[in-house]
Amino acid sequence: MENNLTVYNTLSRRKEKFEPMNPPFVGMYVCGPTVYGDAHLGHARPAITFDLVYRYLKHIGYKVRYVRNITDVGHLEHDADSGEDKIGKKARLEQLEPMEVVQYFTDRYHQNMSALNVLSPSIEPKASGHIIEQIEMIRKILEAGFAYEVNGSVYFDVVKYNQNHNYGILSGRVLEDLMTATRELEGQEEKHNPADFALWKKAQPEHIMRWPSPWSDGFPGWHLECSAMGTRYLGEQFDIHGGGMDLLFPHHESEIAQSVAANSKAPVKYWLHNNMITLNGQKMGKSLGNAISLFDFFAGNHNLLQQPYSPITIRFFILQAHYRSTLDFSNEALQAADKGLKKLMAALATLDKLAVSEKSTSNITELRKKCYDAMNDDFNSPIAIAQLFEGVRIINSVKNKKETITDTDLEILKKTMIDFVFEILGLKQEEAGRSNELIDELMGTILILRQKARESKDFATSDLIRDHLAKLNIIVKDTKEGVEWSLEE
RNA sequence: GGUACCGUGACCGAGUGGUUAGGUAGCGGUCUGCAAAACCGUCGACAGCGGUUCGAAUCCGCUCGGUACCUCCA
Repeated sequence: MENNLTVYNTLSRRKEKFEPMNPPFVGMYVCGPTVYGDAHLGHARPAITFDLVYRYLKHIGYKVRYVRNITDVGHLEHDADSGEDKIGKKARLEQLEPMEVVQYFTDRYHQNMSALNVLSPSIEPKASGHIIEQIEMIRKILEAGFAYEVNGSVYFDVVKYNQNHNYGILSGRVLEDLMTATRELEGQEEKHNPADFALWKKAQPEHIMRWPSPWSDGFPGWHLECSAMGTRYLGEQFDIHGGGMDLLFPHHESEIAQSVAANSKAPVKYWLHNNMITLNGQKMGKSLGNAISLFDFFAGNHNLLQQPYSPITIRFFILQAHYRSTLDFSNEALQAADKGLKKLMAALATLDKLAVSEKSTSNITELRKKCYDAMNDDFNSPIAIAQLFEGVRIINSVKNKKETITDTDLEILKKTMIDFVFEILGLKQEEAGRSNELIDELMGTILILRQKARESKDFATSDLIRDHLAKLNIIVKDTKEGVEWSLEE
């Protein structure tokens, strides 16, 4: 398949031409959420970034299998020094079954994703549903001699692996540095080396989430699920693996090591990493206490928020920055995004009302090409959006009779705007309120009365009507074509 | 300390060795009874210091400042 897409591959630290292994098929795996709490703004970034990638690959004709996992087993809490299972702990505190907690937050995550217009992945596997695959992978790694068992736990032998392979190929880490930098931690004594990591952990008696295995009743190690599920659904080698930059090391580095140890093959051709969202220059993270949940954003329910921000505004805000740059949150920035988005959507509504002429004053074909060029350059959505605003300018100018457009060009412009805004960027028109026939008729009546007042130069009355409607968030505009009204948020 | 990276105008945020980013805000104008919207014009930047070059915000070095990772959190 022909394409001009280039992607920045973390593995090579440069942009590379995108050439999938088995075109037109593309396999893509992205690290999904840990469902022990609500998603915050930081979680929205990878979801939206790889939604964009997914949408664009499909748009240019690829058949994409997109796998995004749900992590629901066996991971430790940041501030818990007891080595206690993250989901297990929450469950005990609230007297709930662990899977009840998982179900609750999975549903809420899906609600958030749906609101953000993030498409469902092709497959959304749960770690808890793939214990067998993970045990099998551990067995293969043990057989290959890259792991060892101690007291019912199994650890990956990083030092041995690094003798014939490169543990650090993705992150640039040097093993010798890791050995000296690693701190002493509880449970470390079982490992042969501080850089080793767990493939299987024997569960303590109080540990709720546990599964039988050849080594002990326990749970799989942190990095294993992604390797096992990626292999299961995409094969031993697939095209794209995505995730946040914070996962680069040790998570993704260890995923590579596990797959190479088990299958003797580098698992992924292109590693893509999105950058963080920052708040006052610092990463937004739950453990840092500066995370604002998506539900709070939508409701405006947080002391750092001056107002609610709609899901699509947040999506647009995120897409206005390139995915590999940090993006700094502020009310000012979000409000700017909100206004820009409204302007874009208003222009799209105008698109159907434009009159055509004999010739075009703008080069529409060139505009369309620039949009594709932007996306082909490592999914540069901010450039694509800048081009779409050029389209907005043209639309408004044609409406104001400052520019003209042929009907062929108008069709191209419509297609470009609709393809990019809705299909590729995944934006959508948000209904501020329910409109219906009764409201339309009532508004029609009111505006006739106002028009009468205006015609008789009774501006006090006409302004009174407009002001009162404004209090109901109904905005009245007198344009050359007549009066327009719209319901604002 | 190690690894990766960043520092752009009021704010957010692109970018290329020599030509407009874009959005929001401001200013001036057009339109309007007014307002809004829209359009036109405009202000305004490349952390600092050197170096390479005919020419650097874009390449190199140093300095200063910031971020992420280096935790059995995924």
